[in-house]
Amino acid sequence: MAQTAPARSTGNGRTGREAYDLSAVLNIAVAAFNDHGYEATSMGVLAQRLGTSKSAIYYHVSGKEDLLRLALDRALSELELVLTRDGATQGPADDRLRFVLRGAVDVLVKDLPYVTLLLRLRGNTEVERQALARRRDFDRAVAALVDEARADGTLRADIDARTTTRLLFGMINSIVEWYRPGGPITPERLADDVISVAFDGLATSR
Amino acid sequence: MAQTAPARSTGNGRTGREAYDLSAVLNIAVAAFNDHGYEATSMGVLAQRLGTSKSAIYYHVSGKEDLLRLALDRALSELELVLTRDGATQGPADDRLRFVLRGAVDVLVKDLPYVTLLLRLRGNTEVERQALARRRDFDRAVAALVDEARADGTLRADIDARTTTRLLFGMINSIVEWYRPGGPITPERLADDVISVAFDGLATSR
DNA sequence: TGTTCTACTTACTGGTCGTTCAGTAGACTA
DNA sequence: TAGTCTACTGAACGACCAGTAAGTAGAACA
Repeated sequence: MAQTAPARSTGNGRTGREAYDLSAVLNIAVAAFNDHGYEATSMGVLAQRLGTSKSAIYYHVSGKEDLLRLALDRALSELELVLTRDGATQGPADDRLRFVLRGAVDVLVKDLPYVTLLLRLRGNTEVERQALARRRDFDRAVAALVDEARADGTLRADIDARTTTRLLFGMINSIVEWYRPGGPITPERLADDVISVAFDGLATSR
Repeated sequence: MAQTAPARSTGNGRTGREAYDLSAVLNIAVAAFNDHGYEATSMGVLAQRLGTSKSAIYYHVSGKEDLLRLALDRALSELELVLTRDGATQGPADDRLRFVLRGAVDVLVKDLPYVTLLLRLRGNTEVERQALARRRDFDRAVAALVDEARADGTLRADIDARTTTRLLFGMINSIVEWYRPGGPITPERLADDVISVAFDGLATSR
């Protein structure tokens, strides 16, 4: 939503200078965190990328960890929202699973840098651990759908349910490492392909 | 191969103290890099984990980047070796693809921390960029097998070849994020499951 | 015109970073 | 016994780290 360039603020002091809002600061911070890793990204390079001074950032956020917390909350909120929609709560389990997977791909594409940051967490601080816990809850909800679909006989049961879920997420989450919006593949096509490969495999139809 | 604990060296000075060899230093460095990220891992915590001083590490390696280079070379050499074996060069394309994927899973499991480090690279230094280039060459070789199998009609051609390869690697590479050797799933079973899901999908057989 | 508010600025603090260097304990060799 | 080698130790280096303190330009409001 927000751009890389400073956003024009409504009640801005200083004439020639355009003010940054929180959203613009967050976007640039998340990009930098993804480039170098959160811990290795200094407030100094963040300020450089914003074209301001280090201390200017502290006007918008209380510190480096606050930036991380805000960014992760955005990614997690979007993912959790998918689970609350009708398609995720009504109908056969395998349809609900497909709906959630498609929703996850949509969120991945829409908030790519934010989800990328989330998926690269290692859990070294309290903020990271709390985000990982929320992510695990999301994973568990999908794992429950996998279990249901297995019980219904629509998903193969010869492979361990945990392994199934993890391979599924492995495939979906890898999207953040290579997909770039605006390329030849539309988000809709991407979601179709992911679901098709996941359910029917790569071998030619028998 | 080497352990976390100091290895007894042959021509060691100092009585009560056991010497570290390069392999032991590398193992601990790779573990630390995976925990915190390469850039964010200080030589100080490395020394702490080794139970020595910072400067002792410089006896074994020329610097922090040297540790990274050695670790990445190990992971890449193992992966590249798979492509040279008979199973990867002889027979139908889809069999060769299966052989390489199985080999990649084996390497992932055998050298898990080293491959984990490789898969988390962002390309911020020259060492990282060179390693990423070697990894891309490996990926390209597998992509060529995918192309061949598609031409043979053994792999579905309705999905873009690049996307196919990337989803395939996404699934396989995710293994480093959750698989831990010694658990309930044997490496052989893991490789079977991965290949089965990749080729036949998760839906019950039609 | 004077006050208040926003959105910064420059200058700084104590601490940590990767790396270097000079020195040395103990085993081995001549 | 003297000299050489391995495998370190501890102190120090300048650069950079996250965060703070104090000041201020300009717009809005009274």
